[in-house]
Amino acid sequence: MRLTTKGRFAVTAMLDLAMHGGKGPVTLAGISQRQSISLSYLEQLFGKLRRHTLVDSVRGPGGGYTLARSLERVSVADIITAVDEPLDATQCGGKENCHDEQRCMTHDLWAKLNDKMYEYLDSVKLSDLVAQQATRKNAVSVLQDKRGKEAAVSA
Amino acid sequence: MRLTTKGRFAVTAMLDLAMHGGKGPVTLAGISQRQSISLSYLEQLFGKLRRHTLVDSVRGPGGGYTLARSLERVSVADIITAVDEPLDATQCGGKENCHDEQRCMTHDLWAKLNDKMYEYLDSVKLSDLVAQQATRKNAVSVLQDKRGKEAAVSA
DNA sequence: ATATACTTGACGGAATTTATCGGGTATTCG
DNA sequence: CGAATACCCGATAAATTCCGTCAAGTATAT
Repeated sequence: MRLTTKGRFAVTAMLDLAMHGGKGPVTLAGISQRQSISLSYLEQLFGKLRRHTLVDSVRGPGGGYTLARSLERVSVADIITAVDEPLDATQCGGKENCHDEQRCMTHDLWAKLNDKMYEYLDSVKLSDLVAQQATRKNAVSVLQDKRGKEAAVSA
Repeated sequence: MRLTTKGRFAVTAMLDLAMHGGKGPVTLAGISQRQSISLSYLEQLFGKLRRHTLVDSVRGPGGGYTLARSLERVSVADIITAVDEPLDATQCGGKENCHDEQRCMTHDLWAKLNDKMYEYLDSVKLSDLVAQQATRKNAVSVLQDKRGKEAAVSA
């Protein structure tokens, strides 16, 4: 799990798609104008999103992209992992070329931290983000409630 | 808050420093050998860590680096923010050049996600990581307990 | 007191990632 | 049928990350 601007752009674009996708396909040109992300970069990102079956594409005039699943079934973690690809994270990932003395010291560490990151980002769905955008005033409450829910489950 | 290999290297190095720092300063050459991180890169990282008052440097023979605070007062978030520097994250950060229609749509979103990331990473201290390394067998339990504690607080 | 061994600190280049530009292909409407 | 629209996919440019090299500083031993 890696957090970069690439993943952020992807989530922003998907949120825009979710908010404007009520009336047929949404063009990347529209997302580009609204979110000020270059069209070429959007094409690259949506290519990966499509291959990971997060969106469907419709070619030709009047075409564009649509969400492949319902809002509740797409999490932030899904989007980020789709565009950011692997990242071994532990530097010895599958290679097992760790040192003798304290082999894989960082392995357990990052594995656990990654799990925590993923767990949280996976608990936030596109539907949550849309709801958060709908009511701009108390946008905080949504995620706060989300945390409370997660905490209750883990307890 | 950005998660890259840079921050991971820094945390790994700080953990090594914490585990070997009982008997005076620790040399970067030692950390480099143990963790297989290039000495040059470590020098760059520890320059930032020193400027953020996370470590103290001792020059001359027998010199090296020591922790500037106690183990409980250094969190993973401290380390990552020290080496990763700014990152506006919201693309309109302080510039306020957002678009008219949905200005700063991503602002609230990433601000909240960042807060959550930071909150968790700040709850994990170096002392926790050292304890986790001490008992390799059930290393999972440490962070699991940590989560339970955090959940109890937030409830 | 001075030379020396050992350290941190700063500058510059290779490799990876991020972001962009161009041509190409499929689909729909006139 | 043909032309416009919009997705698709290669290669290219910019930025960041990562690492090697050199200069500056300090304590110890002579």
